[in-house]
Amino acid sequence: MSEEIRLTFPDGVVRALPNGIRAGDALREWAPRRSPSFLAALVDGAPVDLDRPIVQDAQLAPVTFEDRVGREILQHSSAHLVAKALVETIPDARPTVGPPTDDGFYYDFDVRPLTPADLDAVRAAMDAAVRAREPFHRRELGREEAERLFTHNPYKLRYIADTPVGAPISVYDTGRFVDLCRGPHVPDTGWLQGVHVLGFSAITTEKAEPGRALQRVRGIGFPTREALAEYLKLRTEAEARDHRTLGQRLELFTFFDESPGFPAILPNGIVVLRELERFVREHLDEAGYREVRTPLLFSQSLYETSGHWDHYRENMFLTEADGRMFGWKPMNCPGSMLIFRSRARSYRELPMRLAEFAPLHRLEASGTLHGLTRVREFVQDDAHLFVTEEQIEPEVRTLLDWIGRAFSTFRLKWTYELSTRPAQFLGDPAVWDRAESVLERILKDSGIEYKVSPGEGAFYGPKIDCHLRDSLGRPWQTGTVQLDYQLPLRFGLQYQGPDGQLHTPVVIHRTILGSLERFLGILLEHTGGRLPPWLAPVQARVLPVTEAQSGAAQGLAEELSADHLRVEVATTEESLSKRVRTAEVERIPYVLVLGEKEMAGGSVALRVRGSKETRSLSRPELRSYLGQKVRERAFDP
RNA sequence: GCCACUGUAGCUCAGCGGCAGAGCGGCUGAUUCGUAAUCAGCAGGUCGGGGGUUCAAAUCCCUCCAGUGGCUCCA
Repeated sequence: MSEEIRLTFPDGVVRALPNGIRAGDALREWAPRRSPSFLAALVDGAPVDLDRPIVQDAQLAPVTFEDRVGREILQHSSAHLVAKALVETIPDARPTVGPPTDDGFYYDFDVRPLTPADLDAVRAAMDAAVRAREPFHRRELGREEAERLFTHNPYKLRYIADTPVGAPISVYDTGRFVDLCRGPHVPDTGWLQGVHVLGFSAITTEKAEPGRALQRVRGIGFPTREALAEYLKLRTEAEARDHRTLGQRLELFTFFDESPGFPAILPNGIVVLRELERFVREHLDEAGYREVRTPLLFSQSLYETSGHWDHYRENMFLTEADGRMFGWKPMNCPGSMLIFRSRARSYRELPMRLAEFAPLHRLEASGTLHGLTRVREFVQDDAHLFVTEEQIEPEVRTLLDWIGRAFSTFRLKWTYELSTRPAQFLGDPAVWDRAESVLERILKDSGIEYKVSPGEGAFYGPKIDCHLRDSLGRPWQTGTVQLDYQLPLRFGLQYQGPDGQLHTPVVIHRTILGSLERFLGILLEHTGGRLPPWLAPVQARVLPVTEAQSGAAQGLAEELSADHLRVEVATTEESLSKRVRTAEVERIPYVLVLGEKEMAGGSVALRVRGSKETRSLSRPELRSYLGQKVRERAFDP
């Protein structure tokens, strides 16, 4: 064994350093100033602890919180800290796993149900450990020794049993807490000042012993206390944008105890939904769609044909009548299939694009309901495109293009997901493979970035989904394009081709905004209730300064109403400031003030939402300004 | 559906075994006001529903309903 090893650093520098030098020491030699931010190291690309000795020539690189690996190490170390604190609080708790996630970490325990008091105790124990700066110390054990150490923890024993023979079995000591873990970790708990426990909940998992739920503690770690404070501030702000609060305050929608999961849309909310529908319908008219309306209830036999009876029944509202079972439609597709089949079809009719805005009913599990984003009754801007094989590609491209343009109108950021064949599916796997590859090729050709979600497809076909995030970063599916070779077969759909033969069409299921209710919820959180002027329930409010201008105010309101603007007058019982404030609180895009000055000059003082400034405009200028903003569907007022 | 928590006036919340409260909103009156809250008065509650414990329950217990955060599931 040689005395020195050659280490190559990311900038290409090669150094000869003592054999057995710790990774952290070597990195400090290389970059003394930056080294305090290094929380782990990469040796030949593999993450290791900073105190790991290096015993051969290697590529050595630092890991900081800026790196994905670094963030994961910090989250995972934070999970260890939670486990240590929880075991100190409840000694018979059995830790299972504590991985990093996309936005933080969790640790699952086999333990009695937790209480908020437990969480306080855990937080206190975590603080104490952070102050004590306890090192994370790695040990590698033999299999038997490891099994002895975790005799009382069947979960850890299972992980040990699952470790391949020959692979190292490592544990980490943090103070007196020992956890089975591959590592690596931050050097000590002093790095974990920015850890925050978010909450706990029971989870159902096959990992738990039968009939037993695990308790999951969730949290998030930041490199510093300041970064955590910043996150908590953003979170508080996000909570203020919660669409459920805004919906109530702006009188858009409400819920009744007597109908959980069924939104009641108030007059203001109807205005917004109608504008959204109009937005979509304009596209339908331009793009050659025909709108239809199919029944809300269908008999069991229809759902047997469509496959819903076998694959979706537990999510359906059922109703018995005339001694037959009927189901409230959870999707529009079966009705569209029946329309296509209702007479002989020619290839000349394809692509046949049928749109439908019908209320859909899905018996979602009670615990999953959430404001407007997860409901039991909703309307989609739905459509079914009956196409030939050759028409798939141009139609899907057009759809992706239009989804992008629609979301851009709202300045939303979205991601695409390709969802493939689920465990329960209809039809021939080979046909599925073909459909999946068609969608994938279109995504690739368009240069669209996307994620693959294996097994997340609909039971009748693969799909491309668009996901929007709410103010707390939770993703929600909205627009979707689904390729379906199954339902046309099951319904026996046929058209006569130019060759005189009968052919089976392919169906594309698609939505743009998805559920209009869900879309409204996300849009409210995205805008903080400051809807674009074209969507605002009240677009402008006219404020006469004194009684003397109330006639003129009425006149202005009428003039603007004639331009199809939604205008109100706020009478002078309240002070001007109060009325301005109220308009701002109600998120009204335009406030128009008429006082003596304006009367003398024939002008209007325009105050735009969110701005302290006012502008003096002539009436024609005002009308053209407001008209343009609304007509062009401008995002900002 | 599962686990935990929460439910008091239209809204936000205080009260947590001994007389049901505040602010905002609403109504009435006064004020006619120049860009984010004028002043005063009044009304408004089976303390989510039902059951129990207690001399006494908004308060403690049970149960049902609804909501919140996760889990599972999903547009």
